[in-house]
Amino acid sequence: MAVTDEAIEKIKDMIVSGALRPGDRLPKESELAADLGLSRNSLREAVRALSLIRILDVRQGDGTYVTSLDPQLLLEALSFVVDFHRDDTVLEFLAVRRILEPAATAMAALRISEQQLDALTAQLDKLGDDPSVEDLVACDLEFHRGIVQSSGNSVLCSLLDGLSGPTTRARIWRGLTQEDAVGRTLREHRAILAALRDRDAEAARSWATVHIASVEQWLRSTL
Amino acid sequence: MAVTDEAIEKIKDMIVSGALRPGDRLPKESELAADLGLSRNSLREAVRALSLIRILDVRQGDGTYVTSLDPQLLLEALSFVVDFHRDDTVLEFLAVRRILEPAATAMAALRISEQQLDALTAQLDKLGDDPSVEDLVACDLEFHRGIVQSSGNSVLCSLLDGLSGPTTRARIWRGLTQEDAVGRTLREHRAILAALRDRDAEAARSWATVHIASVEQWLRSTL
DNA sequence: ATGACCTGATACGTCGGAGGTCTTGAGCGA
DNA sequence: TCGCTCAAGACCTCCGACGTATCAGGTCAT
Repeated sequence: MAVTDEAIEKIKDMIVSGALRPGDRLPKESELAADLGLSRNSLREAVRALSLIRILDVRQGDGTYVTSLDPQLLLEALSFVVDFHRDDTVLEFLAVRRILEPAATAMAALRISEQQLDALTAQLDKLGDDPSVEDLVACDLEFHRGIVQSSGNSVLCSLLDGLSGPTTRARIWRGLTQEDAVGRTLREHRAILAALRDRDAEAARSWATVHIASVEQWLRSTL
Repeated sequence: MAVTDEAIEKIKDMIVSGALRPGDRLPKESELAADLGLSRNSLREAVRALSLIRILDVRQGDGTYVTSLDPQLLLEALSFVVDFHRDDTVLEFLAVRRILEPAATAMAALRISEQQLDALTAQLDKLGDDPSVEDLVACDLEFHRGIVQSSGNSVLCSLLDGLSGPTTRARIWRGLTQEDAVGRTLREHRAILAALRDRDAEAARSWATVHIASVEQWLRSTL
């Protein structure tokens, strides 16, 4: 195994074992390199790799720190990975979302706050009659994220965020706007919201399922 | 933005845009560094980072290649990330698994092959009366993976694989063996298998839910 | 006394070059 | 034809130097 890979493992072990805790500062590059028995260059490769997936936070002129290691932060790297997938696997991602999102929406029905409901309503109202693709993507993202956040499970939230991140959604919406599906999709958003307001978990789950299934169906017919 | 980060973005763009396809070979380090306008050292940091998350495959003496970009491969990096999470977030991961796994098991009920069923049965039979923790973990992993693979969705499979990877499972089993939960858990495995053999998707879903809920319940009581 | 500003120490960022090691494939001999 | 040798090519590791950003402490004007 290459020295850099060893370094990655050792740093990982230091964190997993608790020797390094979230927020802790690592020894400076030259010292850490000496401790781990490799050159500064090779160590930097290890640090850079861990920083890409948000394990470490490198601040020039200051030092290198362990991040908070929050699920939200770490799963952020997921969207980076998802961006690499080609269209032919979008359906598989959507199928997973179809499993997770209804469950999350049902959970949210029991926990979502009144003010969050009002915020979602206001957000839907804000969208004009002829919104741009960018607006639709942003609105869609915000809407679902707002609901999933109210599920109370940050792992679930981050996962859904990563699975159907901006890129994937943009691809889908770009196609949707070419059809007449925009209106229906927005109406489904309102139906989900109404179910949440009624605290009707099963209705919320079903609407969420319908919502994603309709996108899935459309997508399947065009690929 | 640092030159290394720029390089990461540029390489990512080359792949996403299709200029580099899965399996393609990158220009050699010195050339690519010259093309992107940075030093070889800095480029290596970018390549190393992308190789940690399985976007690139670096082979010493040969060259650097774009991986297959299979969901399975890319989501493998997920387990690396999950390893960093502390015990207090295990419950959230388990909650997500509780959503995904029953759905996957239900899907598998409709698609799993006879020989796969036989293989799972044989595997359960192989486990003796007093298995070690390592055997239990390996068996548990194999059992659930075998089922989820039969769901036919590789993203779902990889995701579950990553979410409840070896580390998480080991932590749980190490605790479980201290109680009398081993026998019950193995019986639940057999019940899931029986439902699959009956092609009874709903029964399979329910048994899977019960199975994970019982682990969840136990875990909640001990944390 | 308080605030802004300057400055030195510190730590990460980038670079170029020098050897080392591994893989591959062409070339050679049995 | 098969197996071996070996040289070219590509990645691996390291070193030393310099650039750049941050922070802490001191200085000076208010």
